[in-house]
Amino acid sequence: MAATPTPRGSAVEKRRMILDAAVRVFARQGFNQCRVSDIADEAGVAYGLVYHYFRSKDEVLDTLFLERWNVLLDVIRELDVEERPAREKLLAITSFIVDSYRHDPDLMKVIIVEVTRAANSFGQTHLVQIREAYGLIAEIVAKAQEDGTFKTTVTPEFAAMAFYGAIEQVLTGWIFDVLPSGEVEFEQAKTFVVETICGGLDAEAAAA
Amino acid sequence: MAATPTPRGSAVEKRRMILDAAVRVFARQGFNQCRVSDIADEAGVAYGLVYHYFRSKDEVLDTLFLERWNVLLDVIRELDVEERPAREKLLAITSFIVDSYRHDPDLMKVIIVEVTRAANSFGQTHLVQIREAYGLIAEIVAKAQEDGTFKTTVTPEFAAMAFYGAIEQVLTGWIFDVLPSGEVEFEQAKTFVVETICGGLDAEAAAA
DNA sequence: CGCGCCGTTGACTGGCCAGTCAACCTGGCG
DNA sequence: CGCCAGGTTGACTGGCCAGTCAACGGCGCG
Repeated sequence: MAATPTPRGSAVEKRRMILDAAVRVFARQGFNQCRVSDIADEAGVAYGLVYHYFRSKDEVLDTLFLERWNVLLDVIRELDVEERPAREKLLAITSFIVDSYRHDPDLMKVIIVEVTRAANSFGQTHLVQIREAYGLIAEIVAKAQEDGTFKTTVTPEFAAMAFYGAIEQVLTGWIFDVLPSGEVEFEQAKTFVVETICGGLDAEAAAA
Repeated sequence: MAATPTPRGSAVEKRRMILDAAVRVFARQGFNQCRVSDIADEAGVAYGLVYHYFRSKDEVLDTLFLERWNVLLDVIRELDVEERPAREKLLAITSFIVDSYRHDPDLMKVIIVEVTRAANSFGQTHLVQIREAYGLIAEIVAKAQEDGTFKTTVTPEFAAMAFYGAIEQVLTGWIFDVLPSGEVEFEQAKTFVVETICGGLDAEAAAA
């Protein structure tokens, strides 16, 4: 089965085909539950070819994660330098992540489920990159606290975690089909996350 | 190895010893990476005994998760009925989860890493219980919106996810050793989460 | 036209590990 | 004291699967 919509026969980028197939298989069955032959089958390629392009099953997931995460890091790094209100920056990050999910839900599912929380396997392997994202977000918050845009009741590191955690949990909601998903919801989620984290839930917000 | 501090020889609760050992092993090596014999060794018990008390390796994790999650659900259910400000209720939930982590970090690590985000295995199995927690939190928010304590800019379901996501991400920070942890930090985190989600990060919060 | 390079193939293997099971205690009871 | 029940033991097996490797083919080049 597995009706691959990829243009069969194009000898050009077998490696890409394997990566794309891996995303689908990992998302469908999970990294541990799937066999390497599943990936090969899904890609319409011989088993051995996977090992021609990748040293191991792990390396396939590593590649997928790093490809995407590095783009995310670039986006945040660029934002970090710009002179814009912190709220806008956080909205831009949220938008990027939500759009990543809209564009390729399977890939984001794999990253969140298999890497970001995998404290005993891939999460450890990629801790440096993951930590960098948190750090960059914390910097945005810290700057905003310095110039008085944000309150200083909470440490920047902590705020960064709350913010990122809120985003990931919303994606998780979509992944588990606990939250409704669709074009409208995606756009809504962007403002909702930022509104919740920056504006808070309280009706009358006054400094204590 | 594995200097078990459990009172050896007490034939009374071998089952409990196995569960406690499993928590340690799952936390240390991860569910997929560990062998059933690791659990037996850690418990100081024969391999076969694990299968005397549990039908499968999966059932061990299922038991651990349900034991803890049901306590959490009870706490939230009770809170749901009480007549207290929503902010206090959310603080109580946060406190309970943070204290759970303080009391048994390994167990919470296992729950978060192996169940709560495991979209292709245990997360699916326990989706009903997980979803119930989200639903109960959403109800708290909905009630607060009705009586005017909370703004209505965000749906209750969404607010619940943001709130829960923030908590889990903080625990994840401790688990990965990305955030400093200790008595002081635990207490701080409780108010920080609630302050962030309810009060927001913005310095001057005014209704739009 | 022939040769070799390299992308490609897929059968095979070595190791690992969940789960089984027959035998072995031990303590309580007749 | 002998016998049974049920907790306890750990060697064993059956299946699975990551990774290997020898062989294949087709394309370009001499």
